[in-house]
Amino acid sequence: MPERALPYRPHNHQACVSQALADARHICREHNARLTAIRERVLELIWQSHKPLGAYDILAQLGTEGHNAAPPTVYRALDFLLQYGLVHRISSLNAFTGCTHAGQKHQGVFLICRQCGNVLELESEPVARAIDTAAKTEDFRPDEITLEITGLCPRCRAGAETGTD
Amino acid sequence: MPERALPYRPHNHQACVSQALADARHICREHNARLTAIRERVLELIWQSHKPLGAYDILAQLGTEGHNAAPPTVYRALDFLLQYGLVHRISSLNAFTGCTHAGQKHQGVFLICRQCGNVLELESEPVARAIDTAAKTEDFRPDEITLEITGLCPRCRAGAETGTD
DNA sequence: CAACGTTTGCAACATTATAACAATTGTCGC
DNA sequence: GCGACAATTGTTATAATGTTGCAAACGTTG
Repeated sequence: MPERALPYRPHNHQACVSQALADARHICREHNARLTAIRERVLELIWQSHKPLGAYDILAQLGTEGHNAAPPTVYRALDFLLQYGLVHRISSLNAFTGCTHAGQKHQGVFLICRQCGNVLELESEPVARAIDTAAKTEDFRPDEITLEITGLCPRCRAGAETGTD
Repeated sequence: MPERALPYRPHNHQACVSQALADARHICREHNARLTAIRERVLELIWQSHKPLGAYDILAQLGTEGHNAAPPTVYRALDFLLQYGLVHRISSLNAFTGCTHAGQKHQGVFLICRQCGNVLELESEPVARAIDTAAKTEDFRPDEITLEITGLCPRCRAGAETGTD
């Protein structure tokens, strides 16, 4: 049985969230950035969800908590979180997900399950190197890399194969 | 001096477009798919532009030609073209660009210049392999891969360095 | 506390994409 | 050609996502 990275299931997720928030507070303190209440709450909501969250999902969630925010509030919080590498934007989903390597210089690869919607962020030196080489070949200087892989995660694949989804 | 792939500049672009259209007609015939007037025109517009074109850009263009189309018309044409691999969608730009490897099985890597907006599509076996390996490590079965690299193209970099944009 | 920069609230708007249904067009057998 | 059927396009409305601009609140600093 795999000792592989499996955010795919049973763990004390609240602990993950707490850790992420603690890390975020630390990172912000280091940068003299203010992790205000809204910003922290948005980050928490994103982390609590196992799937990437759309800006309007976040908005709705805040709504149910009595905080009647408007779109710019959420987008601004997201911009802030993106800026400090605390969340990632998944272009192909127009959604946001917690960064599992906050603070570390890294180039994320996202495995997005089209069935369960879960996203696994991983780091891959070989992929990063291959991309870098390819870009160099064209004398192109990379800035931001979006690498999103849609497919079936192990769990869903197992379900699909046996037909017992 | 580079014999590198340089759609970056001076070539008879109309010839590219014609070739792309001819290829498209061929591919559609092979698949018994109808490359109707609108579909062909949309494809042509996309190819004529050196930069990825948004759906509403296309719409506007059609408008100036007297063809007063509504969004669904364009989106449907785009869906068709995507389906047969004649165009690509660039998620990070919400825009579409002609596929330079139509008909060939390939996994595109897009180099997007943030200055001039040009996009170069390239194929890279090493990158494809590295991604495949990374996915396998997580027992993930890839389906669709989005790899978009934003940065500075050689020409713009040269301009930026000398300040003579 | 006054002055300043940052953050948030708020209203309007812009952009991108889809749904639902009617009208038209193309194809195929007759 | 004609009727029937499928595929395509037209049309209207609406959904989903993201931004602008300005005013109010907050926080810090002298």
